[in-house]
Amino acid sequence: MGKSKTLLFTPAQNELADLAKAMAHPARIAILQYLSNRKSCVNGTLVAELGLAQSTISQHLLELKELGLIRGSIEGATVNYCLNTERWQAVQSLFEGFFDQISATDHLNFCCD
Amino acid sequence: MGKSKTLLFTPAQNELADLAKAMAHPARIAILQYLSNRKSCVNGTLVAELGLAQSTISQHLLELKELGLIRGSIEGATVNYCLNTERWQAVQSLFEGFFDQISATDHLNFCCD
DNA sequence: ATAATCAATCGCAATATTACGATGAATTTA
DNA sequence: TAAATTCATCGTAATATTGCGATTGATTAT
Repeated sequence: MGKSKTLLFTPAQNELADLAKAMAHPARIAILQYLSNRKSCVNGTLVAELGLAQSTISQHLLELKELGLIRGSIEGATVNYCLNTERWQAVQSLFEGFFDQISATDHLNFCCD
Repeated sequence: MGKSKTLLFTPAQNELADLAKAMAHPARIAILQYLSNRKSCVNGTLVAELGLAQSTISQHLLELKELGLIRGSIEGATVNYCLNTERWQAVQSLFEGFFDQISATDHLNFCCD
């Protein structure tokens, strides 16, 4: 981020931006969609599914995990990842709140025509 | 993005990621919220509001503009920026579709406990 | 006309992200 | 036990993002 200026903004703004950042890469979108289709999955399955290296996917998974968007549990030699549905409900309402605020512009955009 | 791998993903995945990226910075969140509160605004007003340099804000505005999220119209020596509400409706439903897909996991997360 | 204001753009520096191969620790299979 | 599998982590390179000051072109005010 170059220099970080997070202190200039509210915690809510920073949190929303962080969550958006988690979705700001097509690989992570694809991972999340894949997880929503299966009961669970392992890293290796994703390597076959997406065209990325194992270490790259592991990194994306870590990013999603650190934000609490997914969870992983060790299952022998493999790891099962799945969506953290409670967390996603919170995320969804955060974004809904933002979208509502955006669309609650009670004025017409007469200024930009 | 290091090397870009957009070709690996669907257009829908790339589009969602691009839109998320637009929201992936607290300054841009703040700009959008500010625009939703006022009829319009100019770059200079934002410089006073946020603690960033004029050129930095101009850059953020450009990013939002390129995605069609805001529009600007020259008004003499100043520029009025405002939200592109039609565009935001489309964006909102894109994200809603994604969130619905995510929360439509008809299984319990028995795997990660 | 001259000065002041406004916002885009350029050039640059600092930092973050993305990606990969290699390595490592753990488990499983042979 | 030895080899193979699975996934995290490390190191590194390429690229993107963020931010600022300086400059520029345009408009407005004096």
